[in-house]
Order: sequence, then C-alpha cells, then structure tokens
Amino acid sequence: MKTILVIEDKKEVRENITEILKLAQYRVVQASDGRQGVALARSVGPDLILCDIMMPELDGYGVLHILAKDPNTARTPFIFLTAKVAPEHLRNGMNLGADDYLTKPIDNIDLLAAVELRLKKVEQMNQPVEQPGLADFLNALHQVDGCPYSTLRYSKKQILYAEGDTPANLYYIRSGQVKHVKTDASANVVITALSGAGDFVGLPGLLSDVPCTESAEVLHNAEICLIPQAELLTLLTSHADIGAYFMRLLASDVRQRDERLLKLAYQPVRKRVVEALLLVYRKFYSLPDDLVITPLGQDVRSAPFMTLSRENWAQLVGASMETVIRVLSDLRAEGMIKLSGSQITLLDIDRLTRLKH
Amino acid sequence: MKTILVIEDKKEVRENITEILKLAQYRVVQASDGRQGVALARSVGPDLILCDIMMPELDGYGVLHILAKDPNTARTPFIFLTAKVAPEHLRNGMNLGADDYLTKPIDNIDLLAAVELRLKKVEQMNQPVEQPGLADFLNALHQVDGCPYSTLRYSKKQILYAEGDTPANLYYIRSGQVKHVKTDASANVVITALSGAGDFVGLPGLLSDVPCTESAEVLHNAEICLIPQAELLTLLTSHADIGAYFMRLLASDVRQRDERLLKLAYQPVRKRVVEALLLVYRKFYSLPDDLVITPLGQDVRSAPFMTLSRENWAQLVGASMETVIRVLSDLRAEGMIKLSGSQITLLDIDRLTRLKH
DNA sequence: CGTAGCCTTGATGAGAGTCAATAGAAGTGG
DNA sequence: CCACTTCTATTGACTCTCATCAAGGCTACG
Repeated sequence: MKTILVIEDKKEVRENITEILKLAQYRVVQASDGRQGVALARSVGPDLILCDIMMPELDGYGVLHILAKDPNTARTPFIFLTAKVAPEHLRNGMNLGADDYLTKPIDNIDLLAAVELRLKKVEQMNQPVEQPGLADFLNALHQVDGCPYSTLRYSKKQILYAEGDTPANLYYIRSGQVKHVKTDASANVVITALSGAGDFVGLPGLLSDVPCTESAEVLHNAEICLIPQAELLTLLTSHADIGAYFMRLLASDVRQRDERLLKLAYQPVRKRVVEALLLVYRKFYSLPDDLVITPLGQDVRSAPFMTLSRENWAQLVGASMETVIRVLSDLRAEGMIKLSGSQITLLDIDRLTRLKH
Repeated sequence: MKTILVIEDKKEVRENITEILKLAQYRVVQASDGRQGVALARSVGPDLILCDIMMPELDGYGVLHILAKDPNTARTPFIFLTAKVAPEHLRNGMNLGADDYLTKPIDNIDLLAAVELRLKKVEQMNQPVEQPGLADFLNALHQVDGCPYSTLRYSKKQILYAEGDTPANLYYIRSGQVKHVKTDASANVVITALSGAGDFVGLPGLLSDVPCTESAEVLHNAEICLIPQAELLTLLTSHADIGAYFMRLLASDVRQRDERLLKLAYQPVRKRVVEALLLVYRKFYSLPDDLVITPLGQDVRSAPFMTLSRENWAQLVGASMETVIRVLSDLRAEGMIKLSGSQITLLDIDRLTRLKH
C-alpha cells in the first residue's frame, strides 16, 4: 500500500483530501504545517507528497525546497495544492521541481488521477532501463564485422599475458585454444585451465589489482577479442546480468579447480591421464550439439584427433612427461587410444570413461 | 551535450525556441508536426521533448500518449507548450503524464528554467539510489545486535552444508573457523579452503544452480550470519560495489587454488606440510595488526598454538596422515615446531619460511 | 641430408602410501 | 575419582608408484 503525505493547514481541506485518498486505498499521513510536513516526510518516507502553498511557519515552496535537497526525499513526487492560479505562481512551483499542480477547489477525479499518475511514473523510472544486456554483449562478441572490440589473430605459442604482467584486457576467444599455466620457482609448470571458443580469459587477473600470477598461451591459432579493462568495469557496474554471468563463470572456475585438486591429491597418474584425455576431448572435440559454437563456420568436432604436445599433457596431468608417455603407451597397448606423433585419437571412449584405475 | 526535440507547427515559434536552446548549448532537433515528432523522438532519442498541443495531423496529447507507451521514450521528460491556459486543459496534459506545461508567449527564462530542471530531475532519478553499499553491508554483519541477518552459533564438527545440498544461504563468519572439504568416490578428502572471521562461505555453491560439490564444516566453535540467497541476489543486482567485492573474492579464490594445484603437483610432502603450517598460522593466528577483526573482543593472535587434528592437516596437505605425522616429527626433531597432542606451536617461523625442501 | 625438437624406452632409487600394532589423550559412566 | 571405552597420534615394516637420468628413435623442416 502506498503512503501519501498531505501537508495542508486548513483542517477541512486536509481531511477532505485524506478521506478521498483513503477510499482509494492509500495510507495517508497528515501534517498541518510546513515544518511538521518536512519532519513527517523524513520520518515516514512517503511515496508521494501533496502540499499546500500558503501556510504559516513554512510555506509550500519552502517545504519543496528543503525536501528536494534531501537525497531521501528528492525522488518523492511532489504535488502542489493551491488556490493560486496565476501563471507566475504556477511557474514558481514547477521551477522548484514540483511534479504537478492542483488548483482548489480540488476535483476528486483530478486529485486521484494526478496522484495515480505520478506514482506510476516513479515506478516506471525505478524499473531498470532495458539496456542491451548479457545476450547482446555476447552476441556482439561474435559479430564478424562490427564487433565493438578489437579482434586479433594469435598463432601457436603466442602469449596473451605472462606472470607479472598487469593485464589491461579481458580476452574472449572466438576460436582456437588457450592454456593457462602457472610456473613455480623451479620451473615446474601446471596447466590450471584450458579455454576454447566462447570462453573468457584473464578475468581473475583483471579483478585483483596485483599482477598476474599465471600466464595464458595460445595452443592453436586463435581469434581473440580484446575487451579493455575500463570497458569491462563499466559493463559490470551497469549491467547486473553481465556481472552475474561473470560471477557464475568464476564460481565454476573455483569448482573445477577444487575437483582437480582432489584428483591430483589422490588419484594415480594413470587415472589422471585418462581424465585429462577425456577433459580435452569433451572441451575441444566433442561439444554436445546444442552447445556447438561455430562462429567462423568450422565444426570443431570434425577434428579427427587431438593435438597437444606430450609436455602439455604432462603439465595438464601434473606428472612428469616420461610417466605420461608410459601411461599413454599402456593405453595404446590396451587398444583404447591411437598414437601417432603428437596426435592422439580416442578409440574407445566408453572404456576410458569407465576405467577405474 | 543534451539533445532536445522541439515539436511545434508554427515555424516562427519553433525557430525562436530553437535559437534560445542552442544559445544555451543544447542540441536541438525540430519537428513541424506530431507525426514527424514521434518519428524523430524514436530515431533520435532526445533527452527532453518540448511539444505544442494544437497541431495538424497529430496533436500534442496524441504525441505524448504514443511516446509514453514506448519504453524507449517513456522516461524522456515531456513539456507541453501552449496558449491554452484553461485549467482543464492543463489537467488534460498533466494527467497524460506531462512533466511541465509552458504557456505562450513563452518567457525565455521560464523555458530554460523548466528545461534545465527536468533534465536535472531525470539525471537525479537515474543515479542509483544512495542505498547502503558495501561498507554498510559489511558493517551490518558485525552488529552485535540489530544485525539484519540471523546469526547462529555452530559448534565443532557441525556441517554448514554438505555435498549434494542445494544451498539456500550465504554464510558470513563472525568468529570461528570453517573448512571446505571435497570428497571423492573412494572417500578421499581434501580441504580446498579454510575460512575464518570475516570470510564468506558458500558463494560458489550459491551461484551455480547445480547442487554443492563440496561441503563446509565448522572446525572451532563459530558464530555465523546466514544471508538468504534471495537477499544476496538482490544485493548483487542493486549494488554494483557489492557485486564487485564478491567477484574479487572469487577471483582470489581461483588464484589460491591455482597456487595449491601447482604446489600439490610438484612439491614434496615436507614442503607442503610446512606451507600448510604457515598458511594456517597466517590465516588464523597471526593477522597483521590492521586486519585483526575482533568482533567479539577476543584477540585471535593470543592463541598460543594451533589446534587441528592430524587428519585435517593431512587433508590440507593432500597426503596420508602417517606421512604428515612423520614430517611433523622430523620438524620437531629439528627444533622448528613443538608438538603436544593435537597442538602445534611454531617455534622458528623464519626457518620454516626459508625452508627449501 | 643434417639437425633440432619431439617422442619413447630402460634402469634405478627415493618418496610416499598402506597395513598393522602400539601409545596417549579425552571422554563417559558408574 | 577411577576404570573403561573410544578416539587420536605415533612408529615400524613393507611395497609400489613415479620422478630422474640417460640414451636412442622419429619427424619435420630448412
């Protein structure tokens, strides 16, 4: 129920208005002079204010002037009530920021119409503007031409950002594959994540102010959009849905890493290698039909085999390269995969998936 | 620069108004009848519309009626210009939703004042409401009484949420310690994170719609605020700064996990045990002075030793309990720590920090 | 045709997990 | 308050996975 504050010194008029408003299902708060009106406006926080102009103590102009300065009441629609019909008075009130102006004797219909309209207007204003949201943002990234962000082609082994960099962009992968690696003092490397078409890269780095603690390197020739940090921040603050989307992405990143943490801690290398094979396969070579994104027309699934250096596999598994090679040889001997150079083909995905150890 | 659309059929009046507005540094678009006015309003998207009432083709009421229904123009302030001063006409216009009403002959000062005021009003409305933001949100969580969220006391071993749950709350730890664990099919457990006073727990779980893949368990008696999911979502959409804050938290979570992934993959148990000791010490027992949060008056640093079961240490390190115990015995033999039951005291933090293997 | 960069296989040993038995600590109930 | 149970910590013995070092093969490319 909406609350309306009526500020009017003449009791009769005030109660008459109150009665009508109450009949129309509004909650009404009455003030008999300007000073009291301001106090009530502040304490009650009405949804709309009806205010007489000519009053003792503090007149209507004064009330509006005061309330317009208070951020808590500045947005409340304010309607003047008065007998004055001279144009210059009307101007006076409107130029102070009143939203409407009812002249006495007040017609009931006019009163209710004016009140209802102003309440509706406020409601309308408070609804978030229908801005281009998440969907448009994502679509824009796929525009072949007219994409609002600069798009670059990267070739194998190029670095998007390295540890220690202060990143200036968020990267959106239109096509290609990117690995995120983290290196320690003894030059040990793990691949912390893989990104493919449709993924964003570099978000955690952009959000913390400290320099990157990981680097991103292109695995296969890629086409990547750069979204400047400033632009990203604007998007995030102005579009709640885009913020929510990125938050979900981060949340899922956290989960994926937890998963890997658990596996790394307790599963033998053999199992981890198989998981890595399936991970890469699912990520890059076998998207479910409804998720296939082929912005440039190529069907990623058509790739007959996976190509990743043994070193990369090792970094993904978290084991030495020799060990990974041995496991791969075993799997080949068991007829589950085919190896030819750096190309690996999964021959029996079912068996790999069911593999217990 | 603001754009103003002037809809007026009389060329002389229109150009006069245009001239004045241009002098006042507005961009002006002119329409000579209502139909054209509507078209221009839609294509140009002006910041304010001045519109005559009496016009051929489509009169001012009609223009307002149409534009008020179009979500793209409904928010644009609309000012009527007319010679009509009869109150009922004024009502007519205002009840359609006009924001002001200037009577001809138009006084330049009034025109500029009215235009400026309405533009200012829109700007004011578009500014996000000065709601309590991030700082207030965080403060509210620490209110001993009057905390807007229900606060519960949890005792050791209580579960906040378990794997498979669909979480309904975000948890804020006012005091105490919580561990996040992840379990696999063979009942292996890793602690993926530790949370203490001032941390939020359960964010990733709330953001993805799939059930939890980890669980959270209280380590030491804790006092925890529950923030309902719905409330959180409201906060996130309405307060960009709170959203940004949580995003940063998630980003830092991702980084921490990457860090652990690397260490788990390549560092020997001994090193990992030492890291875990220092991690827990830094997290729970030696906050830098400016970060000590003692909402309930207790100084966490005063704890003389760390208490965590050997099993927990093992899960944190990602190694078997026996192995961890052996490493701890070694460290004791080397004089770096003191063991008495489940209590561990760090005797030589410097040496532990510098330890290479 | 040579060379650099991968990939592969072998031998070896240290690190870390498992199982099992014992020693303390911390509750529990009479 | 003490005996009893139950959990938790510790130590030992054994096994096995996996990293390391080393050497040889394969492939691609100039």
